[in-house]
Amino acid sequence: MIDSSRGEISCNNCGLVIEEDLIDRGQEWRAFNQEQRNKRTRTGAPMTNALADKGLSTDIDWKNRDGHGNSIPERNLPQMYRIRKWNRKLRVSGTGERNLVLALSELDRGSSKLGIPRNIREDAALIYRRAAKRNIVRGRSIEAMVAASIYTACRIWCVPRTLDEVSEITSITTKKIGAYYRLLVKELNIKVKPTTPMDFLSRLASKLGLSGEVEAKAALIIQKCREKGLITGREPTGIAATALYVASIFMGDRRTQRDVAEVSGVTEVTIRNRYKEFLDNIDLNSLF
DNA sequence: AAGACGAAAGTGGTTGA
DNA sequence: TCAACAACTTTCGTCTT
Repeated sequence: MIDSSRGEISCNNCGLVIEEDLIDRGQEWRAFNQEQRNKRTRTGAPMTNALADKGLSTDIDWKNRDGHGNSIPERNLPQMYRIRKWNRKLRVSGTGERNLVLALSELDRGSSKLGIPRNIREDAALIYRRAAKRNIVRGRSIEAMVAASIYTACRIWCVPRTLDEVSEITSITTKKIGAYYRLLVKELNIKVKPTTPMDFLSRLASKLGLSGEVEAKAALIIQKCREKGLITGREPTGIAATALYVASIFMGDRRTQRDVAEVSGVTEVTIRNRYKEFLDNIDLNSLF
């Protein structure tokens, strides 16, 4: 049912379903990070690996000898020159490029843990790249900037993760992610719509194992809230959570306040307050 | 025993002078 | 820049199922 963003949301749900798998791969990926990183530099895997194994002297030395110490035939010398040139070039673009690769691997790891679909991941990477190009990253933590990029991309696609969620898997404070997010939006002229309760509904419903019918009823409740002006100033997650809570009761598949609070990242008290407001302003019975 | 309720005090972010 | 303010959280005692 939902709306035009339905495609993304269900995609998002897919992400949740395969999340476990993605997490595992993420970790394994990380374990082989060094190797992966080298492969990613696109210089041809065997060569870079060899260089990395040799340690820090990255230059190919000036003696025209091959790996066995034999001298290299005359006619291959021009080739050697080209190889040296590329090798040097690689080093020059080194730090910046290496940071980027590091950032992108972080981004991949974080996205996996959050179950973020590929298209949004791509966007996050793009945002980070643009930020890097604009010299916004310099002097700030790469990891934090990556976190902010992920958060921003999710916001753009209207499938937001909360600051808390992003913070949890990156161990960057919500404050910092928020600050960098604002910075990104400003510096890169990104336009984001404010989050709505509907943005969170689908994800919360699936986390709670609630049916599509319950979710649909919750959507109705949210709709009523909007009409009555109960949305503004409230935390969107709180509204979505309470709508699901109420719907779950009415549909006979009850969830406790605690459960709902747990997955939505708001407290039971807040859910109670929303609930009370609903009762005061909405004729809930007419919806069921 | 578990869930729901609500009071009271504290926190962080927004707003308006 | 600072104080007031609303929303939200934490904590805790009490009531309900």
